[in-house]
Amino acid sequence: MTTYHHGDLRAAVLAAARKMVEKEGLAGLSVREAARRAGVSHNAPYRHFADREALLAALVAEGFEQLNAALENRAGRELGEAYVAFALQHPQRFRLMFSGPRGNAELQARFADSFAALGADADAAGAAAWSLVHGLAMLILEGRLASSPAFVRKVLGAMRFAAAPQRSA
Amino acid sequence: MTTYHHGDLRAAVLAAARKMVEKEGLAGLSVREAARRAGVSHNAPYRHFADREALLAALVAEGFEQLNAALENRAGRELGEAYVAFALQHPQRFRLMFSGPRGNAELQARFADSFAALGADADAAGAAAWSLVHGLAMLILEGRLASSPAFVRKVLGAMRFAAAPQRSA
DNA sequence: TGCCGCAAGTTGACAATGGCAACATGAGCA
DNA sequence: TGCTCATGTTGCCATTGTCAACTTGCGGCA
Repeated sequence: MTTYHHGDLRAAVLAAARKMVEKEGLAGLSVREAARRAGVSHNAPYRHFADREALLAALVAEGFEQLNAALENRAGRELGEAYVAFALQHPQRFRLMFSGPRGNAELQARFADSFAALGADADAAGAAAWSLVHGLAMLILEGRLASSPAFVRKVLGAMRFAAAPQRSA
Repeated sequence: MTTYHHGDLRAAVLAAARKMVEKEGLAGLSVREAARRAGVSHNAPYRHFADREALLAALVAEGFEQLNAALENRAGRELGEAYVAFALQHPQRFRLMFSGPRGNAELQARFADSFAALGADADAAGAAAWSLVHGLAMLILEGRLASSPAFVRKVLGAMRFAAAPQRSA
């Protein structure tokens, strides 16, 4: 299912695409260019990805896996800092994750995974925490706020939960 | 300086572009299509905008003006809610503003304008407040959090400043 | 008043892209 | 040994951004 003529084209194309996106962002990804870099003809990728969107979606999925891993076994302040740190380490990827192809089932699932950690969704406190770190990350990436770890710590420390922060587990 | 052959092409193209972006987002904007809708030849817009990016940038500038207006004379909780409300009312535009052409001088200026209101920049508390509302807006637009005004209020109410919130003016 | 320059628009061309359709190839099973 | 179907390939098309060269007509100047 993986290795036929090429060896593992799907992975090769994905890798090429990853590089392109990491360097130039969403707009920098061209299916044809990815094919070129993988050493195949311009249409070969379409055997593995329905269209450009699908390729993007795969990249996004990858990203959420990584983010998920980066957040594992962290909680409280540490969790928030790890979240921001991830964004700063993979700016384009992070950006893509939150502005790429919307409404993807698999993607939604991974989303949930990654953020259950923050107590997300219906829980207002969790949502607030998530919003805080997410907004901070975005604004830093946008160049609107400083990116020094010290500043990040200070900002995250400037807020606290209003009521009792409900940590279930 | 404005009205020559067409009447006011710049405005017409801008209007067309605005509509396209509002309906389909960043990717939905095509210079040629905008020209078509303005009833001119495909290259006419280039007399008014250096390239696609420049057109986008103009749209972004517009957006910040509007956002600025929407935030005027508001403070505290009300400010935050207005910020989120703006994002929900102009989803694509808001998105564009924070992921469009980066590193634009004029744009930076308007940025500053819009968020001085939130006490922004070096001030950690202001940055935190901004991060909170911005993150919330983004996550709602992304479909990750509920969009009901009640929920928004609850989330914003779930956080408070850790130390004395320094409101200068 | 009549002419002319320069901004505003137009036409035509090019390379690149996403995507479709028809064809080629070779790995693995019967 | 030979067939089949996934994997790749070749050609093709419409669309797009953008450049270059040409046209048009408003407004100032002689």
